[in-house]
Amino acid sequence: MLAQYCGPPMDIREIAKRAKVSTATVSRTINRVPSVNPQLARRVWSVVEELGYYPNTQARALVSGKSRIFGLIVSEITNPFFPEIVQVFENIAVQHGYEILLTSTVHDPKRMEISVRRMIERRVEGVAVMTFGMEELVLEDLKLRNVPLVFVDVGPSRAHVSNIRIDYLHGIRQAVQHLAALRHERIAFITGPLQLRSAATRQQCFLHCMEEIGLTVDPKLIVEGDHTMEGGMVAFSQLLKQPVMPTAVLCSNDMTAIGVMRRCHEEGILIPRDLSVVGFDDIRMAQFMLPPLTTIQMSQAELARLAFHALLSEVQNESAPNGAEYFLKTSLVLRESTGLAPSRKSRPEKSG
Amino acid sequence: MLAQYCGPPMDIREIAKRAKVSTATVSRTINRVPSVNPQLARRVWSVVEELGYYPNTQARALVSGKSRIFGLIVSEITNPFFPEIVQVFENIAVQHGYEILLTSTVHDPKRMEISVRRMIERRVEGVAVMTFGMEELVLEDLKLRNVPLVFVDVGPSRAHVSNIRIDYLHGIRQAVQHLAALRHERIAFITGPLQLRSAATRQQCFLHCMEEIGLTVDPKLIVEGDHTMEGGMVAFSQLLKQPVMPTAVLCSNDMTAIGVMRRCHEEGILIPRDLSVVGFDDIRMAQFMLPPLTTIQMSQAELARLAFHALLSEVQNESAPNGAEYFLKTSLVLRESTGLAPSRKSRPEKSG
DNA sequence: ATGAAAGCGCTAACAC
DNA sequence: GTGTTAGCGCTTTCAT
Repeated sequence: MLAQYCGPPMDIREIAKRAKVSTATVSRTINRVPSVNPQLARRVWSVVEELGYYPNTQARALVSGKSRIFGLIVSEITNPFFPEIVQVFENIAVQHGYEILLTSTVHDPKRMEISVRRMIERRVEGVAVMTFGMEELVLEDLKLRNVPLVFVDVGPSRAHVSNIRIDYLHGIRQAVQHLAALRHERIAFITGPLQLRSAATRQQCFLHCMEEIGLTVDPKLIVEGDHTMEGGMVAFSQLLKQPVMPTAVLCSNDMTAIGVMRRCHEEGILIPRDLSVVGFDDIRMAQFMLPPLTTIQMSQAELARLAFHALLSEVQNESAPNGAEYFLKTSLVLRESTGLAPSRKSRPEKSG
Repeated sequence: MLAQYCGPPMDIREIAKRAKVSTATVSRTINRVPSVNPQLARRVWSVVEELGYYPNTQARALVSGKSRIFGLIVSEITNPFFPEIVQVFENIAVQHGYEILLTSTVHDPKRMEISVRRMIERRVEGVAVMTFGMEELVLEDLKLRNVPLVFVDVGPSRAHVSNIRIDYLHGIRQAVQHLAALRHERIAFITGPLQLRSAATRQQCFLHCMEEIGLTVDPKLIVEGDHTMEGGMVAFSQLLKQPVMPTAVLCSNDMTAIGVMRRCHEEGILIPRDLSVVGFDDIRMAQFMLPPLTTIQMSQAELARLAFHALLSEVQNESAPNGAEYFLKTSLVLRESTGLAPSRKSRPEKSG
C-alpha cells in the first residue's frame, strides 16, 4: 500500500502533468502501445502507481465506441441451472477484460423488455440469451442494432446471431439404453412445460429412443411437469395412480427428478431398488442428492464457454458471415439413482 | 414494434434535429424535467419512440459523474449461498435504475484485487462485499476513494463504510434448545474454516448456548469442517470414530450438513431416527434434501436488501454520519432432519 | 421555457 | 516518438 493522492479527481491530465508528458503519451503508455519510449513509459507508470490511477472506463468506452461489456440474460439466477453459467462466463470475461451485464427475466416479458433496454443503454457489445423460451419476443431491438447475439437452440441463424445447438438425442439415447440394459420396460417420462422448445424436444427424443429399441411407450406414462420440484412431485403422483407402476422414470430436468425423489421418500419407495430415476441437466445439486442422481449432462460450463466465445469472435472477427453455429453434446452421467428393474410384483408396501 | 431508423448512430442531436428543438430540450424531456412545454415534450417523445432511441449511459455517466452501478463482490457464484443474494440485489437494483457489477473472488486474493480494480474503473457508486473473509485485504483503494462500502460482520465502521451485523446467537440458541428439548445431550458441532470470523463466531455461540443450559460439550465432539460437503463428510467420519456417538450434530453451514447426511446415507444411519442434523444458512437446497434439512436461517434475501439499501442511502443521503449499522437476525427453521434423541444403549457416567 | 456552448475523461488523427 | 487537438454523447450552466 502506497501513500496515495487524495485531492481532486485524478485524470489522465493530472498524470501527464506530473510525468511531464502529454496526455497522449499517458494514454499510449497505459494502452501499451509499443512505440512509447521506455524511459517515458517508466515515468508514466510510476506516477500512475503512485497516484493509484485507474482509467475511467466510461470515458474510454465513449470515445472508443467499445463498452467491453457483454450482456447475459438468464431466466432466474436462483434457478440452479444458471449459477455455473454465470460463474464460468464471468471467469472468461475477466480473462478477456470484459465486464458482464447480468439480467434476469424472472419469466416476465416486461422484465425481458427492461433487460433489453438495459443492454442497449449500456451499449453492450453482445448478448448471450440463456433464457429458454422468451427469446424471440423482445429481441428485435437488439437485432436491429446489429448487436451480436447468441441463443441456445433457437430457429434459423441470422447475421450476427449465433446459435448453440444442443444434441439432446445423444444423452437421452444413452439414458434409455442404460435403463433398457437394466431390464426396465415400463419407463415413464415427465416432460417440462411443453411450450418450451427444449422441453418438447426432449420428449420427442425420448419417444424416438424408445421406439428405436422396440420398447413401447404407454401414453399414460408420459405426464407433464413444469421443470420445478413441485411439478415433479405432482407429476409423479399421477404416475403413482397407474395400475401398473413404471419401474423407471426419466425426467425433463433435474428439479423434476428431485421432485420425484421427494415423493418417493414420502411414499417409502426406495430408489433405486423400487424405482430408477434419471434427470436432465446435471446441475450441481444432482450430486448432492441421496442417492446421487443419475442424469443427462448438458454442461453448463461448456455452454457458457461456447456462448462467450461466440460473442467474442463476433466482436473480433468482422468475418462472421451469417451467424455461427456451435454444438453441445449431452451425455449420461451414471450415479446411484438407477439400478436393475425390480422383478415384477405389485407396488411395494408403504413403510412408516 | 415500429419500423425503426437504421442509419448511422442516432444520438440526442439527431433527435433534436428531427423534433426541431435543441439538444438541451431533448435532454430535459428525457430526464422528465417538469419545465418543458408539454407540446415540445410530446414532439420529442414521438421522435424518440419512432427512432427507438435509448440514451447512452456511458455519456450520461461521464458528464454526470454518476455511473448508477453498484458493485457486488461474492466469493463464488456457484456457492449456493449466493444466487439468492444476487437475484434479490438485482431485483432491487432494477427498481432503482441501478446496474450491478458482479464479481467473484473464487477465494483468490488476486481475483479480489482484480475485482476492486474493475469496480474502480467502472466508477461504481458503492460496493457490497459479501465475501466472508478477504474483506480487509485489498479494499483500501476503495476506502481511499470514499466509495461507499457495506460489509457483513466486519470490524468497526468508518465513514462511508456500513456494516450488517448478524445475530448468530439467536438462531443458534433456538437450535440448541430445540435439540435439548428433543432430549439430545451429546450434541456435536462441525465448524467452518476457523479463520473465517463468521465461522469462529458460530462455534462460540454454540459453546455459549450449550453452557447456558448446562449441557457439557465433549471436546471430541467439536470437529473442524470447511463449509463444503466433502469437509462435512470427513468431519462426520471423525465423529463416527467416537466410542459414544453424538445423537445430534449442528453444522456451521448447510453444505456441511449435507455432507453429514451423505455420510449417514452411506453408513445406513437414518436421519432423524438415529441422528438429528441441523444446518446453518438455509440455502434453497436445504429444502430439497431428503429429509428436508432443519437449519438456522440467515435470510439471504434480507441480507441483499439490507446491503442494497445501505449503499443507496449512502449515495442519496449525504447525511451518512459515520457508516450505518444494520442488523440481521437468524432463526431456526424446523424441517425434518431433527427428531427425538434415540434412547441410549449405554448410559454415560454422570459425575456429580 | 428554451437554446448555445462548455466540458466530463479519454482516444485517435494528425502534425511535428 | 511525442504533442496538439478534435471530438465520443450527453448534461448543465448561462443567456435569452
